[in-house]
Amino acid sequence: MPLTFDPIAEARRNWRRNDWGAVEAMSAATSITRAHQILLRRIDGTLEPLGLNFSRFEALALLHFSRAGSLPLGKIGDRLQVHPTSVTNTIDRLEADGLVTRQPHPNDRRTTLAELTSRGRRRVKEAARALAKVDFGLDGMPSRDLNKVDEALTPLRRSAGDF
Amino acid sequence: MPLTFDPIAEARRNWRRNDWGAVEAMSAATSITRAHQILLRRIDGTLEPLGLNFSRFEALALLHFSRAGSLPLGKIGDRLQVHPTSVTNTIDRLEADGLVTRQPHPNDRRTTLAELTSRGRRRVKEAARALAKVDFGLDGMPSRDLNKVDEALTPLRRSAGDF
DNA sequence: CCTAACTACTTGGATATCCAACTATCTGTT
DNA sequence: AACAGATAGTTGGATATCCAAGTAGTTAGG
Repeated sequence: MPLTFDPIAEARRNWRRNDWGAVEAMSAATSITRAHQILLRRIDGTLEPLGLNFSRFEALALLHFSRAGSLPLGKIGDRLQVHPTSVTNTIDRLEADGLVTRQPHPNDRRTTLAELTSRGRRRVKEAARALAKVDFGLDGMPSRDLNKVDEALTPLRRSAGDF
Repeated sequence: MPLTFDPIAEARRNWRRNDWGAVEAMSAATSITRAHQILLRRIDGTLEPLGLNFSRFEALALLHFSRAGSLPLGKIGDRLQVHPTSVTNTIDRLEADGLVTRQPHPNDRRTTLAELTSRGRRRVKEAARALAKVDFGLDGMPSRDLNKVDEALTPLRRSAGDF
């Protein structure tokens, strides 16, 4: 049931009235949270017929872009900024679906490589096409706004030590 | 291990090189995803000493702002845009901690009200203070950028039927 | 009125994430 | 050479979310 008012504008009023402070930050954080929720739902919905979700797609894309078509699991975690256990889980699932295989690292026996299969390579291209088709759930947003979001969020990512 | 390059800028280059299209949208969607991840981690970290997470805090704040200090569970779900089962879970947890109680609705016996306890009311104020103190994980971001994010994301929320 | 359709919430099952702890392996210092 | 400490990945346990299905209660059409 759609609301008849903007819930974030309403929250802003409430925070102001109660003198809870940091109204702008509250508002921005809530917007980002909600935007993420919307996007993830749309993106996962788009990928679902392909047996993927956003995490698995990101991992496949990373492998596709890598020179050898394979990467150590740890490197994947670093790039996607997720916990090692999440990488294990993601790769487990991709491997079960025959989209990647686990391979031993030639020099370091601690390390496991995830390697794209040809099936995985085909799948990731299909998925990218599907996502581009729906503009990553952002269809309808003018590209000027897209750039605004990007620019505004870059300092946040930098402050989190992303790069 | 922090990266020595901006992973999103890198992704943009890769998408362009592979002609995967929708580069701006991919970039914005990835930025939002990553920003959400950073914020949620900071916010939950801030709330953790108070026995809360962001979802539970949002529910408490909603109750605090309501006239009667109580709301039907369904209404909470509508406002926070989460599945009914998530509301059940959230309220279960808040109730176990003595911050809300479940009350029967006076007119409709299907409906359950979540009602803030005095303990809950104290707790939500502490939590709001703690979050304001760290600027909702956005400290360091100029308020001009905060507003840019807000503005740019409003059309997305509207397109999702939020209001 | 009575029944079919709808609404509110909960339960059980699946998935994704994180943390703590563990195994195996490697590296650097002495 | 040996050992302490770091690193790579996995397992088990906790939590949060969603979906499908179930129960209880309400509403509207015939």
